[in-house]
Amino acid sequence: MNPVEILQQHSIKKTSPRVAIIQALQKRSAPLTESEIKAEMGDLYDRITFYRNMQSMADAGILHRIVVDNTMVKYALNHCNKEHCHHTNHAHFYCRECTKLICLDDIAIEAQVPEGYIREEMELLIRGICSHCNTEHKA
Amino acid sequence: MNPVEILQQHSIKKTSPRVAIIQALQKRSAPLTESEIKAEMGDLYDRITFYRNMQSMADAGILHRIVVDNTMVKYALNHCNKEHCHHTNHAHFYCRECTKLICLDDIAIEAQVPEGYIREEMELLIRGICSHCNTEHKA
DNA sequence: CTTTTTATTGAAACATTGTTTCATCTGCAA
DNA sequence: TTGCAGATGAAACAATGTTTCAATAAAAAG
Repeated sequence: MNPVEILQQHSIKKTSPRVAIIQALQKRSAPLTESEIKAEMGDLYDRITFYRNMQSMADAGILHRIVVDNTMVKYALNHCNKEHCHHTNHAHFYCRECTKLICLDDIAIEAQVPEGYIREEMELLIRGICSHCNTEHKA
Repeated sequence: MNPVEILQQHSIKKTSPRVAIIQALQKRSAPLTESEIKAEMGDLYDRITFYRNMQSMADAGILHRIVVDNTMVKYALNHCNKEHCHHTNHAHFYCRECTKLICLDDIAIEAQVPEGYIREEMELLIRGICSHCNTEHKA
């Protein structure tokens, strides 16, 4: 879907910085860090506007933050193709070799919370080596 | 176990900032943020030394970082009572009401990684309302 | 198509978080 | 008690995130 449609569908204003952010994420088709998005955006990047838009677009359900560790945040577009637009259970795989992050959309997370606790959201981060880096090193 | 013993057991030097950090975490018996630890430490707190010690003590397996979101990191002592000293599968519950973080040590995380991927570590963060805040609001 | 409303932008200044270098000091072992 | 590796704390830097505010652009209303 094109960036303008996405913004309209979520009822937030279509502005050039927002369009550029969505385009960057679509172009690379993977979760990106701020500096990677910045590189794609060129002139259209402004730090303050960036932070604000990541907040507002996350609130709107267009994208989500993935906190890899205390020094790395990645941003990923939500897949709103079907009806389950913003699912609150995220699973991600982080490859410590190539530092790529992969969304594991179709994974089932099983976890019981203790008695009396209300579970609202779950985030699972799996670290390791991706299949690409795995076969690379064997060769 | 007392702080000095913990440091010796992990073969890193016993210094006053380290002892104070461990004491703070033991006193409150819950994962704490930097500012909470700072408050407990008083004079013994120095920002640079703090970051370095959190790194070295995490490396040593004494404690671990829990990244709640892109703006909140908590630190928790590892439970080294038994033989499973540093387990690489962590599950935590974050209460958005009281902002307390609870380590769910005895939870089983079920998650399959795709073909060819090597899983090394897993971190599960569950957000919601803890039993305490849940019953509070009912009253 | 113009006006009005409302949200967004980008600048400035600030606050927090994290790292690097380096001289000094302290724990610990020889 | 002496020597050395490792730790400390100061200074300076770098990155990340927030707030205020005037100017501006987008969508809605006339």
